[in-house]
Amino acid sequence: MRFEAITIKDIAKALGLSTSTVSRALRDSYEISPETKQRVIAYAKENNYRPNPIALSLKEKRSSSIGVIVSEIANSFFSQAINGIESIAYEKGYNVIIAQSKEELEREDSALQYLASRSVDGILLSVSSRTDNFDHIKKLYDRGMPMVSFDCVVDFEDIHKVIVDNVKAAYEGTEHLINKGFKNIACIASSSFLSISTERVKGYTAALQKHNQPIHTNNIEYIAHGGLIAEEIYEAMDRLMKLKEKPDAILACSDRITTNVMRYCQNHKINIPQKLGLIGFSNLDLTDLLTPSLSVVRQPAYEMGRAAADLLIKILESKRPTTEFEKVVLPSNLIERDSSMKLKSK
Amino acid sequence: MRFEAITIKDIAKALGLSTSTVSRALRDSYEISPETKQRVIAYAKENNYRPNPIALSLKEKRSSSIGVIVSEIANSFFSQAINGIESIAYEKGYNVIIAQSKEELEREDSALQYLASRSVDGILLSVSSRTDNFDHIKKLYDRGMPMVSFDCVVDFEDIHKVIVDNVKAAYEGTEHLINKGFKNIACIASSSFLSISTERVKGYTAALQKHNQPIHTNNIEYIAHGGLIAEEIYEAMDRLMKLKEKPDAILACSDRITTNVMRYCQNHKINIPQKLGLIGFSNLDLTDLLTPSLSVVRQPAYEMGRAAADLLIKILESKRPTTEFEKVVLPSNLIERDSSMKLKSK
DNA sequence: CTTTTTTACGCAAACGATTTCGTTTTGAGT
DNA sequence: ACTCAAAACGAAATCGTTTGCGTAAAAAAG
Repeated sequence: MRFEAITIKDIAKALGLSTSTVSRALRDSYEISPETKQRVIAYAKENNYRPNPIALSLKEKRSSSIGVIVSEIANSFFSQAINGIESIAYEKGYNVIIAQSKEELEREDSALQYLASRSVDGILLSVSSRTDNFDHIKKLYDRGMPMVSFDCVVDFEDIHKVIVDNVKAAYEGTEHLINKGFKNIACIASSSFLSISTERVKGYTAALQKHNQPIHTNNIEYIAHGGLIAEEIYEAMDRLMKLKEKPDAILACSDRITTNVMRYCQNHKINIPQKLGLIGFSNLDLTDLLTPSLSVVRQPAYEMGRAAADLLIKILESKRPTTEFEKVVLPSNLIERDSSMKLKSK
Repeated sequence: MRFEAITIKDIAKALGLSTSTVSRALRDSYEISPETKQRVIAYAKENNYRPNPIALSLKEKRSSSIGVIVSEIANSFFSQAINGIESIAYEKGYNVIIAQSKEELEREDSALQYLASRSVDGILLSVSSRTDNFDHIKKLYDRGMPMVSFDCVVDFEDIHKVIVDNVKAAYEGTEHLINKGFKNIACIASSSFLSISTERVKGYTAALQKHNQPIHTNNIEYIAHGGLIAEEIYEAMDRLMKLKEKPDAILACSDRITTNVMRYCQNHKINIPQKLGLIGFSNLDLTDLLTPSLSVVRQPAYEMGRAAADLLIKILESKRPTTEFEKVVLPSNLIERDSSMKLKSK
């Protein structure tokens, strides 16, 4: 059984009017007499009339929906970001269609095609950790699909971007570890070809340099699937823990990396923070309850979602093509807890 | 700038054909000569033609999209469930529009109206914890909107439902606590008018009865906003902890309740499980890393999402109206960890 | 009492695709 | 040579809505 809504035709028939008159009455046109307007509006209200958005979309050549592509919905950062996106979209009368790349380039591409074929008006995109070239994105973008890139952004310039200040975020996290007395800090980041990784590693090395700590390339590990595959992180940890100069602290550059580093330490009975300091990028809601409570770099996911949606809708509703591209940089938030508190060896 | 896709008209014009011929060629109709078909298909492929889904929707009177209403996306259970919903929807060519009730009846109602006005073909619904009557849902359902209720289900009968065996889940959790030696187990559930609460409380009391433990109504607390407001849980804990017969263990009946009980204990330096045993309904990914590791009743969120989406699409694609309503009951999974392991007082 | 203007409405096209019902052309059958 | 059918295509309606244009009747102006 299908849900059959009342149409303008039904109203017209019932009231002995033409569809144009009904349409105009509902849009409060000056050409319609007050009495007719009243009749139409009353009848429409009574029968719970709602304009068919599909017919409108066809006519207006817009669907009033925007697509979102993230690696995974079931990821605290992205679910919070989607929350922000939804809040703006709802405000402005758009609906949101979500697609997941699962950290695979092929799925990302097919998600793009899917959304385009679903005629979304625009797309919000955080690229997957496996996306080492952006041709598929650039191609659709150049064909005129409005896009805004957020969090894990594309490498081309003529596009709006919403990010956190990754360099600063990693710098602060690393500096915090240094200040707490850690001497040999390692860094585990996502794929090396992503700006999100290079920037965070940049902040990490900058902090080391600033505090005259040596930079060992062996101390920097890159993870292929953004942490989705726990094994990759365990292997990275294995490598780090087998170094001659074993690191005494770790900067984990994503949510999943952080939690899997903790799992590794738990499984290997590595005491945090005594044996190994830890600070991680994370938006999880539970990090305060861990033992030790986890020091985190928190990204303003909700606000990023809002900012990205806002920019996209601005593009969609502007008359002339965008020529100036914004790069919105939001501040991250360092929360110092126990996992980075080295106990003074008395 | 708008994204302009190629249409059947463009192809027709370019090839000197009528739109009907192009349409038929693309659908491989027998009335079209092989050569024309080839020309059309080649041109369409070259220019990356995709049928406009909006035009199709208008003609077919279906949008190939389904709506989902949950209390919150940023909730591990629901994000996993949405994951499952998406997987089925994608398979079957539907897209998913998500709306949040934020545990408020009014927002739930407006989400329903919003989705209906967006002409989704059907709706998947988990009701909010503030929904103490289901008239708004029933009304839309009776007007013909196909729906499937999952997790927190509606109270009327003639509808498909997908749930976990709440009675059994709570029974097992409670029994586990009893077996570990806890003598005075309290239960914190969501709103009292929800089946999800009454069933879980039922399982809880059944386990107590079975093991000849007294049932104190003071030991059962109901939370108004499903845990969204931490204060409510802290207050419930305050009441429990001020009882003459202070409980020695707690069964927490939802994700948010569980984590906030842990926060309460941490803030009040209540040692788990020595002072207070704890087992909670939770789908969080991090519960193994907590100290003590958290014993949980895990719901098969992904599978529930899949089952619900499957049922809905079955309704949508069946010719005749549904008369037999399924109640899919999936098993929960008890994971025994440290938070429920009472140390034997030697 | 005409002429003009205003009022209040209807007709029809448009959006993109499908589909029913023609119509033309070709070829076969007699 | 004539009929008939098959083959290959086109015209037009349809879905629900908006909107430019046309037009009847009523009101205002002359």
